[in-house]
Amino acid sequence: MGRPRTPLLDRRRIGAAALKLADEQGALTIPALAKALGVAPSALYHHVSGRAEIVSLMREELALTTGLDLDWSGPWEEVLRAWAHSYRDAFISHPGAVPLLATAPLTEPFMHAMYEQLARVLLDAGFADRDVMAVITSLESFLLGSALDLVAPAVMVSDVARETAPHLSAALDAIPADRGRAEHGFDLGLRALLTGFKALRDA
Amino acid sequence: MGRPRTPLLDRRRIGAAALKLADEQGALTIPALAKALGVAPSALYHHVSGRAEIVSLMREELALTTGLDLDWSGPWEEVLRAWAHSYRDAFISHPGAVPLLATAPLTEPFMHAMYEQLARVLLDAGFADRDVMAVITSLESFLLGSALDLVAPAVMVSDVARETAPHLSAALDAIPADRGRAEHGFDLGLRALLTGFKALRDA
DNA sequence: ACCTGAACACCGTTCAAGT
DNA sequence: ACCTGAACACCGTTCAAGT
Repeated sequence: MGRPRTPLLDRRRIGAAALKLADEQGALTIPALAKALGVAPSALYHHVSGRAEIVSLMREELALTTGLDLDWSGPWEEVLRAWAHSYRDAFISHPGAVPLLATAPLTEPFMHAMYEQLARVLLDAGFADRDVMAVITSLESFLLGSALDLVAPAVMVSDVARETAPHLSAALDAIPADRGRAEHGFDLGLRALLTGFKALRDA
Repeated sequence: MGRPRTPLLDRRRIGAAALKLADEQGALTIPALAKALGVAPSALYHHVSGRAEIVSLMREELALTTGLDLDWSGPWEEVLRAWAHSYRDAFISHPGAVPLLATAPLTEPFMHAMYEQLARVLLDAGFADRDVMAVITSLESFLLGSALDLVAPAVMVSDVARETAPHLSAALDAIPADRGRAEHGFDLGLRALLTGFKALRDA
């Protein structure tokens, strides 16, 4: 067929299609992605260097389509809380893609703008220079881990031997179904982190 | 050759070899694992159902060989801190295997004994029934995310445009090399979480 | 420059055959 | 029961050939 008049592919469309595919299928393969784009697998290599770069484009697409309406003014606790929730909502919107997205580094350049905002807010709030990255990193670690926890199968009471694990059984009985299980854990953890950050700053 | 007098493989050896291989190579393939065990790839399927179960065995091996000397008596903060550090040390000992281990669920049955101890300690410390799993889960999320962060390439100052990201640059300049970067983030985050948990319990 | 189709090395898994 | 060797479907990537 040869070269089309107008290009069939571009990096943006590849990233978006890959994100959608991984989310729906829980896996990403080049042949499946090519098929979804209506193109031969080899065509992709004119736009990306390989599979790893496609995953990077997925993360970029996620960053481009979420957290756009964040308000960076306001008290630092509110900013961090809003950021955390938007970060988490982004993962929730693409549960099937979480293992793929969370494993690879989140250090792409397009994240820099976001880090800059966070750093500014924390410095303005009186956090020590040497603690700012640690605060951001540890919060992000919590967010990443929470995203993975979100898609992991829950520990079920039925799996636990009640005689050998009475305390664990009691703790599991105390949380409703598993609706909101991850939700409650996330909210509690986030609140704890923010409380701890504040105590750290005031120390 | 047929069946050997004494079995060449068992699940324990498979898990140990897989962990070692993934750690050293940063990847796990069945042919490579079989070669390391001195066996044909198909031999593995007499002991495990497939690749996923091998990963589960890797996690079991990690759990069996670390955190054995944990002291579950003492104040709850100390217990949680010790658990967190042993959890993290386990990942640090096998950096190449982290992406493989952290992605899959950590809900295997052999984890139940550990959860039981944590639940007991937290209940004894006065945490509400309905908060115990949330505390454990959110701490574990932080640990998982920290492990991933540990093996992710660090954000470097040189990658950041100093004019467009002055606050981020300042924050990055304030942390030494990257020796102890992750270390400081981990310690700070853990301290913040424990402080927050305490405030939550007393509220 | 951008796509197709053929080709390659490789991977996970199955299964008949051997002891 | 436990291993080997051949076989299968599939995946990521390369590259010559076409426009």
